[in-house]
Amino acid sequence: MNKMTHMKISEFSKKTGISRDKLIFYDSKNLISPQYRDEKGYRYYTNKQLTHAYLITILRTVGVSIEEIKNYYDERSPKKLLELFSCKEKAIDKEITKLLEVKEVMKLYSNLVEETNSENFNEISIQILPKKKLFAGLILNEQDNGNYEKANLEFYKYCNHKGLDLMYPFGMMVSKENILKGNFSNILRCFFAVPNNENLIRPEGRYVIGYTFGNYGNSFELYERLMNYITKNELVVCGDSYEEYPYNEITTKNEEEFLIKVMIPVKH
Amino acid sequence: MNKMTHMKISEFSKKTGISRDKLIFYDSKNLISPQYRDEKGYRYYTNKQLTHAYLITILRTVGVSIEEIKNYYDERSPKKLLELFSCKEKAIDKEITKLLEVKEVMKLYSNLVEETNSENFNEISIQILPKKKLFAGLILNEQDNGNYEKANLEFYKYCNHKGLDLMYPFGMMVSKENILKGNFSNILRCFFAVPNNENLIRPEGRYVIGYTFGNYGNSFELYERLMNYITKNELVVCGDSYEEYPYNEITTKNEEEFLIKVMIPVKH
DNA sequence: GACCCTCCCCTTAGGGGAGGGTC
DNA sequence: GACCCTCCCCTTAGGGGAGGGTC
Repeated sequence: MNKMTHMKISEFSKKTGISRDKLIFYDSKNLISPQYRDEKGYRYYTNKQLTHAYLITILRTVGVSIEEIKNYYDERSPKKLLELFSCKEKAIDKEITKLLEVKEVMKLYSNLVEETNSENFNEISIQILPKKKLFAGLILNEQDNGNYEKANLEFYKYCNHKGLDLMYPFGMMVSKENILKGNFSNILRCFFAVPNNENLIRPEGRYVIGYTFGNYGNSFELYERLMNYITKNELVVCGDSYEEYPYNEITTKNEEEFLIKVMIPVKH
Repeated sequence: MNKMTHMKISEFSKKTGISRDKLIFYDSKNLISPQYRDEKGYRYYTNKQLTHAYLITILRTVGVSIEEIKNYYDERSPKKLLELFSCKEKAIDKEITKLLEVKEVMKLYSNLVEETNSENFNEISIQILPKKKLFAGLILNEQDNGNYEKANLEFYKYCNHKGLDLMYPFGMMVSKENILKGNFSNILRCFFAVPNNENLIRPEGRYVIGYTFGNYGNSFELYERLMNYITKNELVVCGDSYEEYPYNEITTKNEEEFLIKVMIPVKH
């Protein structure tokens, strides 16, 4: 062997941009092995092997596994390359879609927290809210609609059954009828705020909004305050209410410090 | 302990959507452990722990590691949530940017192959080509510009030095002057086709295009054919030529089957 | 002194058993 | 029979030594 045309591992590493450790690892996996070894076990690579190394860099960058590279290398052809890349492209598109969805889930939670930042929790306000996508559970029957914990459990069970991950911001609704009757503790149904797969839209429009601290189910007194405000301002309740929990188990240890936000849609 | 309010691992798994195996793993990592164990070692979870499990599902989905979840859980607050999510959002954006770049690299290679699909390799054609981003190496000096292998090695070294990954489609240029003089083997410089970080643009315009099979440096005869075509059609060479390798080491085992594509910019 | 070698251990987040007890 | 337990091994693509020879 002519040592002029052969280089040791460190030189090959420099020329290929592949670390020495990786080259040893690739050798052990038979992905790319030195052209020859001397009596001492030293690895000697050739210039001819550079292109093989570049190919490996390309394919690894593009997300092709070592096993796949070995297979591809043995059968490489323009057609196989197109197949391989089109397959990897689909995988990447899927991955990007997933990442964008994850971002949306985070956004749902951080919006919930951020929307409260500028508010005085003692004050009631009127705001125009945009529409919001919800995945709502079944409408509760008479014997269940006052039991928060049971309603909650049944809803999560329903979501599981429907294949929905249990990871969205949770909320509840009270029907317009029960609001007008003063039955503020009668839950209509539970919901998750979701980025897609919605089965219900909270309509865009004018809402009277108030806050109170406390655990799920402690919103009775807040509803009273909101209804007083609505009456005093000569407004009319025009739909079911939405109750959300900007501070909940995710962000708050003490249940008494959970923050309840109630939104009642109104007309003049 | 009241077994009515406690559930065994499989029931907890069903209610949370977290697999039994994961729950055992999370227990071993002290991420979420059952409320108590009986004498036999059976795990018993409570309804109260459901929300903790949901939190874990949310954070795992969003890409928070188990160690991070433990840390966050101990110090959770609305502010910490916003911090954590904004950090994860940045990480996701970075990841998406990376994936989009990888797609672009694949596109560069597959376009190269696909562009040849409709062509008859024996025919010379005139086409309007769009502009293309290139990262070009240094202009070669007189003693180097005829040695393909050396030019190639120097170019890769230069890219390494500039921190560019060695994974883009490779090409070479011949200067307008040398084309006109018939010195078709005198390389002007090497280049990579790149999705960004370009330092040279192949201009949009009219090119005379031809193909030939063979290894790097075997394009002399093709240039002759192209120049005959140009003369016969009363065209004028108006810039440096670009030489690409649609079939190369990545797609083709036999060096004699590499495909050389030469593009010479022309005017009427 | 710089370079080379071969072990060997470690990382993440689980999945999949085997072998043996429990409701 | 279905459910529970504790090991233990395996996966990807390397990174980081330790301990000992070589140019």
